[in-house]
Formats: sequence, structure tokens, C-alpha cells
Amino acid sequence: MAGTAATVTIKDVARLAGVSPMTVSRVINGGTRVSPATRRRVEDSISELGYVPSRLARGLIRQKTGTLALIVPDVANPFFTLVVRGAEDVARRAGYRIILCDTRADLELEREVIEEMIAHRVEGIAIAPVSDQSRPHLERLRNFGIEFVLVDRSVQGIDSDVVFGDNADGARRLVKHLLDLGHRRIGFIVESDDVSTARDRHQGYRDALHAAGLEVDETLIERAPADPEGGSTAMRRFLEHEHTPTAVFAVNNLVALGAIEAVRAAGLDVPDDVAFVCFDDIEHASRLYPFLTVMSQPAETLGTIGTQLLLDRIEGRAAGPPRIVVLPAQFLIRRSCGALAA
Amino acid sequence: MAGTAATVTIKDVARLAGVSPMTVSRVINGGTRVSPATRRRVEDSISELGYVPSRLARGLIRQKTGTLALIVPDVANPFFTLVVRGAEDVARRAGYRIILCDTRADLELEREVIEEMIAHRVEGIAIAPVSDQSRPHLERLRNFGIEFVLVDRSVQGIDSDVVFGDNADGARRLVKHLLDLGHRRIGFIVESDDVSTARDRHQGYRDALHAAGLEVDETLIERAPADPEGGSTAMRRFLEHEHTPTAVFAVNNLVALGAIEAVRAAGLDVPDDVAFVCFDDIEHASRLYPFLTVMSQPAETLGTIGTQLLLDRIEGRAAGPPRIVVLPAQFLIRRSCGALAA
DNA sequence: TAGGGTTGTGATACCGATAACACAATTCAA
DNA sequence: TTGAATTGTGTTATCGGTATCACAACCCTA
Repeated sequence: MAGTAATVTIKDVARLAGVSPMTVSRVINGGTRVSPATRRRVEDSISELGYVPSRLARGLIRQKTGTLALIVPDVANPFFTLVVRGAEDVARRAGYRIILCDTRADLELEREVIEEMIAHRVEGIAIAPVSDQSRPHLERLRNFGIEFVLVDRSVQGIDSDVVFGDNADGARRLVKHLLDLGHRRIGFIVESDDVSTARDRHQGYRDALHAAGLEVDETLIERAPADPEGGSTAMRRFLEHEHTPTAVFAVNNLVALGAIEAVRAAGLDVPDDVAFVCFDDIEHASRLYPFLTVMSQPAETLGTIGTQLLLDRIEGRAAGPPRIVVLPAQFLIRRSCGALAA
Repeated sequence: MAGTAATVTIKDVARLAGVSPMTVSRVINGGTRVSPATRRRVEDSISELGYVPSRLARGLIRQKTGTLALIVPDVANPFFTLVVRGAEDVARRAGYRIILCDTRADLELEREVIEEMIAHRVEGIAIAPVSDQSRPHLERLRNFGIEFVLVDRSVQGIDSDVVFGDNADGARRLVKHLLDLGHRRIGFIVESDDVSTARDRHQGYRDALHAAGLEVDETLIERAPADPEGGSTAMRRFLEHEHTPTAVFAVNNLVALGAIEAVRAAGLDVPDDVAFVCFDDIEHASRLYPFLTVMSQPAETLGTIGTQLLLDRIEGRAAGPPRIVVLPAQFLIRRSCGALAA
């Protein structure tokens, strides 16, 4: 445990123990035949020098780095935060480390971090892709022979393991709920259709209206970035509408937050003037103030299952066709939709 | 861009371009003299093969991996989530990748992940340590010559770069605020004193009471894990007290959430029956429902500054004595303390 | 007791890149 | 025009480990 300047290598251990580096390697990796006496001498030398084998060197010959990448559009989004936690946990238990990358929902940044992860020779990548336009990035991974699994979002034209929530069905249920409460002008704030979750929720929205025998009014669909500012901006446009919607389905919780702020800023009330439903719960906020009616997705489970699918591929437990896992969401009715008394 | 099974190496590129691997290396790394014609031929070969140099191999000879570690007690804690985002951003801009580790506030797990990071030969570690008992882990890093910076929490006996919030002062202000509102029985829910933030806030609590000429009533200090369950449990104990506190200072927001739940579960009201203040805002929750009176720390800035301090050391821009950065907190008065009308 | 098998260990090559040196070809100054 | 400096490129060794083969010492069986 002496404080050494230069890093201790396998040779230093070998020298101290009076054996060859190969023997030290055998002790480290266990299994192979080493005499008990030698083994103890080597182990003593290892702890005396505080030796830790380099994963770089080992990774180089074994062609395995023990590292995965997790790529998400926004680590601070409470939904992805849970995905991260789930992924980190499963990876660690399986003896892998996770390199975390935040693309800020930026395609170019996504391209860059994927190149970085290739350079790092990660063994696999769990990714919540920016959009369908992420396709070339994923094809690059495929060319490189790096396993990946899509988490939360699929990508058109990419056939791979994927785990996501049942977005279309969830959206249908949310909108049906609003319809059942008597709403007929239901606004929808959503990002671009080239994000699969947005596309599927959009489809669910239309399906629910059609099932109720209603036409879809395209002026009630606002496109905006999936963050509070986007929600706020979109809601303000709704409020300028001649027929303001009486209820709004926000594509996710952050959009809903921004939109609700805009409603309140206009001196109106939620849910009395405008009712709200959205996807994804906000873990801590709901604890303090269970207000938002949400379709709660099992975010942490998306992370754990995604990582498991990935590890199955990497470790050869799963060959063959892609596996698609769809997780049901949980419908939490609270005050924002107006179904409950205040 | 052909889809190759085995990974493309520098030799493949060299062969295709009709040069030696060394020349390819020179092209990749720029700077050194290579004839324009050769350079183009090599560049063409690189893109034709889709070659990406291995950071493993490069890291091995250069003794630099381009990787940092970020170790936090809980990634899903909204405070640390922001720290993560700040750190990730600074690291990426500086050309480094971040390996994220979650210790779940478990010392043994912390020891393990630190060993892992040593094995990975990360160039530096930004860590929010579990407690003062993390000291041996940090000494191990020091022996190994791996730079580290403490984020959010200091560790007794460890002299290193560190960035944290002004906990004692923040606590004083919070408690003084409650005192000014007329409260005299102010409960304090806090984790163990061997976490520096807890210790400092504890000190601030005592200071504020003394400054007001009050004795500290030890029965008003409850020790509990710093999470909602801990807060809830501690609050229930307070409620069984013969003299229930009229106000509570919770060591952080998660503790406050749990405690408030317990108050409400007992059929009491916040702030009318029990007023609340705590450290750390909850970004999204406060947007929807600005209820908690908090001492808001600049969490993302802790992440960015911490990472900058670390990079300064790694890249030799800072030698000499440890730098200690203390960031002021922002006092946000909202409803939970009872100072504002409902 | 000779031949084949086992056991414990070392020697050598190599993973994929680069540092350091070598050297032929070219350019330049005197 | 000739020796010195420069330029462009290759060779070799090396980073820190491990796969592979080699081999001496010992064991056993017939």
C-alpha cells in the first residue's frame, strides 16, 4: 500500500513475487492451475503493492471492455433519470460499467457521442434515440458490430431489440377519459411525428376521437419541443384560438408543466377552464402534490429491461430475431383532468 | 463503409492506403508532416473502411483514457441529477467521457466502484462521497495518483479540491426565518453527522437558535436516512412527542416530502399545524406547485465547477494547494413555511 | 521401469495504437 | 557543387496485459 508515483503493473507484482507475469495473470483470473504456495506469494505481492489490473490492457487482447453506453436526450428529465437508474443498476450487477451520454435531443451531438462510444469500444449501447433521423447513427453501430437496444423509442427502418411503453393505447385511454368527461375540443401538444413516442401517441389521440365518432380538428394539434417552454408556447397559441380547447393532452409531463403555467399566467384555472392529461408521472412532485392526471410509464423498468436485453445479446444468451418488449402504462387519475373534486 | 465483421484496425487502413500504420497514425493525429497526397490517400481509406481508432490502444501507450468518473449517492435524487447534467456537459466539451456510478449511499458499494474506476484508469473522479467514512477510499485514489474532486460534500481528513454550498449559513437563514415567524419549537430532521452537509446544517441550526438566545432541545433533533421514508419516519416520531414541533427544518427536499406526507397522514396541515423549510429545490415540482420554502443550491453549477476543478488538475493548469469553492444558496420563500398567505 | 499423462511455470507473440529513432530523398545555403 | 538541414516515411520497441505453446518435474499404469 505504499504511495507509488507510477502505476503498478503486473511486472512489478511478478518481480516482487519472484514469478513471471503470466503466473500473476493466472492468479488474478483464477481457475487455472497454480500451486497454493505460489498463489499466496502472488496474492501477498498484489496487496502489498496495491495492484489493480488495467482494464485497458485486458480489454485490448480480450476484445472486451466491460463498458456499456447509455445515451438519452436529457438526463435531467425525470423520466430518463429513472431509466438511467435502472440501467446503471443492472449493468453494475452484471459487472459492466456505464458511460452516460446526454444528446440534448440534438442529432449532431448524438452522432458525435456515438462515434465516441465506438472509439471507446463499448460492448453495447442502450439508447433513447433523438428521432427517426437517428437511423444512420444506428446503422453505423450495426456496421461496426456493436450491439444496441432501443429504449423508450423505436426508429423507423431499424430492426433491433427494443423496449417501450404502450404509447398508442395509453394515449387512447387518456383521450377517452377526457371524452367521457364530456370534452369535445381536446387540444394535443406534441413534438414532431418522427419521434416514435410522439407518433404513437398522436395515433392514439386520433383513434380515440374516431372511436367517439368525432372528426380530428387539425387546429387543435400544436407541434412544439417536448419541454416546458415548448408546452408554454403551444398553450399560448391555443389560448389565442377563437375556440380554446376545454382540455389538453400533453405529450409528456414537462410539456404539461409549461402549458399549465401558461394557462395560469392567462388568469385561467386548471382543471376548471382547461383540463389536463399527459404521459409520465413526476416521481417527487406527485408525492407532494398529486395533481397531474397521467399515464405513468415504468421508466426504471424500461432501463432495467433494456439493459438486460442488451446484455443477453452481448453475452450470447440471445441470438435470432429482435425482441420487442412493450410495457403497459398505469393510468393515474388525479385532479388536473377535472374528474375529481378539489 | 462496408459492413465488416471484425473491427477495422490501423493496419487495415495502412494496407489499403499502401503505407505503414505509423503514417496512418500521423494522419489521424494531425500536426506532423505528411505529404498532401499521402494524407488524402489515407483519409480516403479511413472513410472507405469506416475506421475509428481504438481509445483502448491509444490510452494504453499514452497513459490517458479520456474518461472521468462521476460518483453520486443517488442519480434519481433531483439534486444529483442536476449535478450529473452539469458534469456531463463540461466533460464532453473538454473531450472527456463520463462514467456514471451510483453508490446508493452505500460505503461498500462506493469502495467497489472506486476500485472499478481505478481498473478503468479513469483520469479523474468527481465524487459526492457517502460520508466521512469514505476517507480510506479517497486515500486509495491518492495513492494511485488519480485526481479527484469532492462535490457537495467534504470529508474530514481529506485535503483536496472541493466545491459545495454554504450549508451552515443556509441553515442559519432557514432557521432564523422560522424564528422570525415566531416559532420556538423547531424540529430538525437530519442524517448522520459524518456527512459534511448534515454536520454543517446541524451547526447552522444550533447557531441560529443560540443567536436567538434559545437552548437546543436535543429531543427536537431526529436522525434519519436522507430520503422520503426517513423523513416520514422521523416526522411520525415528532408527532408522538408530547410537544410536537410547530415547525420543521428538513435536511433536504426528499426528507421534507416524506415528512409532509406524514403530517398530512396524521390529519394535520402544512403550514398551519407544522411549518416546513428545507434545503434544495425540486426543479419541476416547483414549477407546478411552488410550495416548499427552500434554500436552493446551484446543483448544476456544483457539477460544472467540480468538473472544471478536476480538469484543471488533470491537464496541469492547476498545481499547488487544494482549492475550496463555496457557492451561496438562494432563499426561496414559498408557502410551506407559513410566511405567505394561501 | 519405460512410456504416457498431469501439473506448474515460463517464453514468446500479440492485441492496436504511438514514441523514438533511423534513413533515404529532397531542399537549401555557401 | 557539396555538405548540412529538412521532409516524408518506415522500423522497432513498447504500453499492460493474456493466449498459446513449450517444457521440466512428477505421477501413474502396465
